[in-house]
Amino acid sequence: MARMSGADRRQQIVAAAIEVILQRGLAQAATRDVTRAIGVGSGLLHHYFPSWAELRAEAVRQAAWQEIDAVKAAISGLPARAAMQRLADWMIDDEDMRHWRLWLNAQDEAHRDPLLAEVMNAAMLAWRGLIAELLREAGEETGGGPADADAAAWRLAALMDGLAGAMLVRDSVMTPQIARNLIGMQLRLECDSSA
Amino acid sequence: MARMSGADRRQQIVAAAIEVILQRGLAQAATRDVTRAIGVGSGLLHHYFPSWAELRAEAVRQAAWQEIDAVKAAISGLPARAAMQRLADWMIDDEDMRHWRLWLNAQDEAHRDPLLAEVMNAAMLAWRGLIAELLREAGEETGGGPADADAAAWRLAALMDGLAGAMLVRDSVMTPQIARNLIGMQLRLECDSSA
DNA sequence: CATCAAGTTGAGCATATGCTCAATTGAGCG
DNA sequence: CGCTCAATTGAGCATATGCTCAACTTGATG
Repeated sequence: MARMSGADRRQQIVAAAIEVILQRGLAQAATRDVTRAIGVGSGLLHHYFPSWAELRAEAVRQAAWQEIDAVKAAISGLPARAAMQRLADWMIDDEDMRHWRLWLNAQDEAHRDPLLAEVMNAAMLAWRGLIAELLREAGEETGGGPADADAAAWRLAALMDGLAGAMLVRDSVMTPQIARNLIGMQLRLECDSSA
Repeated sequence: MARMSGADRRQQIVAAAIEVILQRGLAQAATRDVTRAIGVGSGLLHHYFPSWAELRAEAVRQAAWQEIDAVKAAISGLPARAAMQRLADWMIDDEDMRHWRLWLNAQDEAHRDPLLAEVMNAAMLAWRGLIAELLREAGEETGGGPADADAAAWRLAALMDGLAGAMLVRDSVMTPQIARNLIGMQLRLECDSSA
């Protein structure tokens, strides 16, 4: 393979690892899949990442934060209530459930891999923080809003995780449309609840 | 190893497989772990189960239905509202999150393994059915109750899955106590919502 | 051009996995 | 006692995995 600067190569490896992990799952993805995908020798991968566990954690970290940043960009400027609906729609627009597959796979694996746990705890915190902030803003806009925005954010985040998990099972009866409706109803339940 | 009747041996293998899967995860558990655990030759396992995929699916099936049956037994006789709270408490009483670990691991793996998908779709259907039935009964008791019991059951089941997933991540800030409170609040949201 | 450090290679080791198959064991039965 | 057949064995094959290491290539630098 052509020569590259260290930083570029490193980034290319991470990007390839994300694709491989999406296709084979965290537990089955292998270093050879990554090196074959970009046509480099096996030694090169270990030159940039001392172990597969570290590359894997870095891949999940980048994928998770890319998604969080993308959602932030998508809702930027919108009024809070509309932003919240847009955020909820994100999981439906996601082609082939790419992001959710990686997210839930990593969450599951994070109880066997300390590196992944660190990554996921940070990402989950940011994700819930984003939701909680939107709920608070929505409350100020309309006067109402959930009594406890943090608790509501926990419920909404967990609900989305759970629905996405159900959607990912092969031949599941859960569809994006149903999930969308269920989340919308949850939003109404949370926001119309009396303090 | 001592001789056994076919049925007993088969059951012993499944039970051992469940333990192995709990310890290593579905993706990492291996036939050798099972045969070593009960001290038999590798050929014996394949005498009862043509492939690891089938043993694995059978193990998950038994574990899932054992849990559903156990919950049913635990809430049997209770008034619906109390039964619902008892069901929600189940996830906290579960030592070391044994059941949730297997449940979520299987759900995650079920999008790569058709056999597991079949098993999980059936188990998830029964689980939601149980919750929906309780919600309907609770509605009749108190007069109120959720407008759409099936939708409420979906939300409660997904919420519990999501919270359990968060709880399973190492060093997670989600604790059984918090989860218990969040589910309790969700129950109130669902049941006090005006039709 | 020569030098040198960074990028890159890939055969190879140790280990692990699902599964096969010919052979062995043993309980029940006439 | 011998016979039969289900239960059981375990060495072994083909394949896969993370990682090492000595050697090689190449671009920049003086």
